[in-house]
Amino acid sequence: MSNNDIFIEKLRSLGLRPTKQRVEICKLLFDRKETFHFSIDYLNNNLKKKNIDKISLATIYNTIHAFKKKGYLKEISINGGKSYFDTNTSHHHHFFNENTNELIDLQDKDVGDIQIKKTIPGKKIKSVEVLVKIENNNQS
Amino acid sequence: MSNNDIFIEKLRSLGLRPTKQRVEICKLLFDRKETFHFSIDYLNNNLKKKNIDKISLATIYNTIHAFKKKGYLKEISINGGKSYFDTNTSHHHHFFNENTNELIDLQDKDVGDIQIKKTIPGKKIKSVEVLVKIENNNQS
DNA sequence: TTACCTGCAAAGAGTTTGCAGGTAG
DNA sequence: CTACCTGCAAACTCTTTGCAGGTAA
Repeated sequence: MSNNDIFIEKLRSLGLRPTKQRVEICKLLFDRKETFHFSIDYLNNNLKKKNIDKISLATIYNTIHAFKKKGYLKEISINGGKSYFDTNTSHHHHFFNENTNELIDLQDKDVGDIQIKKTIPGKKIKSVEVLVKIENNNQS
Repeated sequence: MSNNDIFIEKLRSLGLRPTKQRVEICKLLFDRKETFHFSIDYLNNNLKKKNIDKISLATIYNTIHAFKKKGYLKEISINGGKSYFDTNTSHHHHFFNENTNELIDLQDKDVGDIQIKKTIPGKKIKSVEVLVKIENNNQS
């Protein structure tokens, strides 16, 4: 089974029609060994470079949101501005490199246990996200 | 010394001219006992309600950014979209209420020690921020 | 054939900027 | 007087939406 076929199957299993555009996006996002962090902008630029018909921004947003909804991607919030997405959907945290605006995965085990010693009546904890901002040694 | 005078002094000490607009913003942000979380939008709406000349959005952004730069406010990043600011500039974390889009302070002591067991060569940790998302008990 | 998908362009939301006129020191 | 500040409007960035035409099943 070629990679394309795998993506077509995956899309189908998510209830999404495997269109040309979606398969191309899958190839760019998921045809790699390492987790991958990207912005819509990055995706758009890289799709443009490929020898394929232009994929419109609306389609990219549409597809990424469909993937996110299906749990195929995770959205990450950094300093306001634009959204980043992560192909690693398991529970984990992030380094954010302030010099390059780059995200790096931090496995759950790389962060000690986090205890939240305060509760809010009527509320339950949905997630605990740690963002570790880093910068070059010779800075500030 | 009236509160106004205190704010005028504070602005001066930051190297900012104590204009009418800035003093009004200070009164709204800092004339309270508890920490305070707000968005530019909230600020704008509340300034409009006061019996003062309109303060333009540009001035609000300008002033808030000046305060942030001087360490008088902290910017907080939630799910993309707009920025929130926090009058508590000490090190602390946040609950984010997903039902109301509201931020709640979590003191440093309310969060157990966080150990980051991974290092990136040439980089140092600038900050460790924990965001605990909460939702109503009867949800998901 | 029908429901879903794509591309385009327009519209939105939040934020930033250029500039003429106003104000603090 | 001069440097700094304000208000306005235009511009920008990122994202969403409406809709006509296209495509998968």
